[in-house]
Amino acid sequence: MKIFNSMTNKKEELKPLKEGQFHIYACGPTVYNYFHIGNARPFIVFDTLRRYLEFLGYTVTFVQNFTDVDDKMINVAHQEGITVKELGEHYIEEYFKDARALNIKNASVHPKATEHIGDIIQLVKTLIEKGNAYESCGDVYFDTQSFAEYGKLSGQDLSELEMGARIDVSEKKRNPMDFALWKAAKEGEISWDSPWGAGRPGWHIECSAMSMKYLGETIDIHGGGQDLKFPHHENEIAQSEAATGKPFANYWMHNGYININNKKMSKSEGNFFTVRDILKEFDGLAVRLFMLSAHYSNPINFSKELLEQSQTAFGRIQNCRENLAFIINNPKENTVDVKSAINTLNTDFLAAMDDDLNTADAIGVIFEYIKQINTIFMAGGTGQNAQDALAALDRLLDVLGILDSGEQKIPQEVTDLAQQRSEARTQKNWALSDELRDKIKELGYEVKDTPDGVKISKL
RNA sequence: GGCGCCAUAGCCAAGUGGUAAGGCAGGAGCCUGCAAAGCUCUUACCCCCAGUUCAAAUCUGGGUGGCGCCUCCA
Repeated sequence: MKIFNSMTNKKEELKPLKEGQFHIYACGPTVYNYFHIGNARPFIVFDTLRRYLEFLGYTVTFVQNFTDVDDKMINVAHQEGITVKELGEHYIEEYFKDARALNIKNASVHPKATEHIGDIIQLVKTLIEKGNAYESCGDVYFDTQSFAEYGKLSGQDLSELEMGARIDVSEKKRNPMDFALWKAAKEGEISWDSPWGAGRPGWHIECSAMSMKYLGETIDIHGGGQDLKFPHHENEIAQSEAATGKPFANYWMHNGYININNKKMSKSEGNFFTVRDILKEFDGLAVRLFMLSAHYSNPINFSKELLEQSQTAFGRIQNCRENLAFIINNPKENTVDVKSAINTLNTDFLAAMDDDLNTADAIGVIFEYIKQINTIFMAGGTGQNAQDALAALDRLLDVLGILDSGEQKIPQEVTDLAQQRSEARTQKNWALSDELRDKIKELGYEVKDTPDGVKISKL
């Protein structure tokens, strides 16, 4: 498999550090709010990467953190009159609800910053000892001048950065680009004891500490949104590599933004839709399909119209699966050949995914397969091979995380009405048939007639 | 000022040297009591200009337009 490595800016063959396994770290959410559709993109992208690598037979250890202490957390907790801990616990719970709806698997570990203060302090101490960090008025800063490779990920040059940028100039820092590893507590703020007095971690150090703790000093893949490239990931590299003298991550992956009217969706701009709200109108799996319908590195322009298109497209997949399921339950004796269609599906799907996780292409492959299968089974015969055809489809849908595994329970009331309708139809009482169909529709279900019988499905 | 990304049909979106996948929407047809589902056909001067090449959406140079990072941000 090839992956575009943002460190080298090249597509590279993805090779694990240890045979047969991958260690992946992805930056998770700061839990002071529901996450929005833009935040959801990396969750879905890296979940899909993880699923695909597992599908290929690798053991994947996937870590995604929760940032549960920082300025925003403190501010929001203060506004709402609750503790930072309470705020964090609440939105972590809400994160899992939305993630489940988007069919995002739980990471192997979801470490919280507040539960790793000891590891963080240890790392900061090491950096001070090695001369890469210094204490100043209870704060500890990373000395960017001490790390010669600073800027290697983002292609930034320290001297150029200082020119036009609005940098936080503080007398506490030796250099404007130095960033905080540890912040002294202000009055009334949540804090932990440290060798430098009461305080809390800066906003970059937690990822370094937790990545190293759970995945080792050098990991395979580190991922996140493009906006984290600088300074967050750059700082992670500086901290980690200065401390260990080893490469922090072999591959860096950055996903593109979700835009609204071609502007980046962000909380500070206020132009965002929370996943929570979107899910009121759309199927979570359709939202996921929408996300995966473009290459992960490209921006996606978000709108409800586009989401509706995905919802319809998703329905097309579901129809095909329902049709196959129907054939399986109502088999006929003749068999049809689905082998070549399945082979093409598998080969092309793998080729697409192997090429830098090209899910858009992979989805195209799936739709081509659906068309073939529809032709084989609907226009012509029907046979036992429907089982194979469905299994092949479902297997790949599951890799993309868009397999609807939920059992649809159809209420007795609906099946009764459907039964009555069938009787009406055999008596050619079309008026009654239509009337019953409408009644069923009111209950949120739909009846479809096929050459082989009646199918009921949820609207 | 520095660093970087994007431009393919009405709307999305693959395609990185060999003559334009796929989805949505629209049109025509087949099937059907009508529908639904499905199938077939149909909709592209690949932003512009120059260059390289037998061959360019794809490579090079130059434009134009849009966006992002450099400050919390996925």
